[in-house]
Amino acid sequence: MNCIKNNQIVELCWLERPSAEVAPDLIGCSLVRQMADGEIIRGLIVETEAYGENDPACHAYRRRTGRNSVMFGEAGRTYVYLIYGIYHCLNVVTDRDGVPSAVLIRALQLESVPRWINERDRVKPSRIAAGPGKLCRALQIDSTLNAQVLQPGQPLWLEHRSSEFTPEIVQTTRIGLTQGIDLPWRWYLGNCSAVSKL
DNA sequence: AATATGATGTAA
DNA sequence: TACATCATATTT
Repeated sequence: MNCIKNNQIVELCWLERPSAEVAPDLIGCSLVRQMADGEIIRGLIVETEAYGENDPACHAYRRRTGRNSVMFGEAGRTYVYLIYGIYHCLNVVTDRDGVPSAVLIRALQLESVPRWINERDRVKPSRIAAGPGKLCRALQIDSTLNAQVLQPGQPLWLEHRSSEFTPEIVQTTRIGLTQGIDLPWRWYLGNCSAVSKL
């Protein structure tokens, strides 16, 4: 069965694969944020990391908890968590029901600067969403958006990259970890100024 | 290069 | 109770 329809919306079953397969496929796709008032902010996904089963860096490695429970569910929901008590991080839940796994969205290239971002913050537009905490701040994503289904009409959804767009994808090890540091599960768009680190 | 920030989970 | 954490801005 072909899960992808003629439109460009990401069907949830497209995410029903191991996170390390989905993460590079998400590079070049768009993340769409719709605010309560209908305003839409779109960003190109330029950096991702995979987290999965038997992965010591995954929040679900030990056991199911209140925070990580959505990762055990079906693909296509958000997993938003608070890190260091300050920043939020956005993940896309992947793989089959019962398999805890997700893709961390680490950086976006925004199509437009949200009106609530101060011009005088003097940050280059390409750096506004260059990092998992920064992109959540830029798109006003917090824990109230946890466990939401990624489909149009919801606060967040995904759109496929166009078929002629074949991004140059670089694969490296993940960032900020003390465990699972050798797994090459980070991907980013080559020659892109909006990634968190080169 | 070091530090402050602080919710949540894990270890003690 | 104490400590580490999928990060970032600010200060040394």
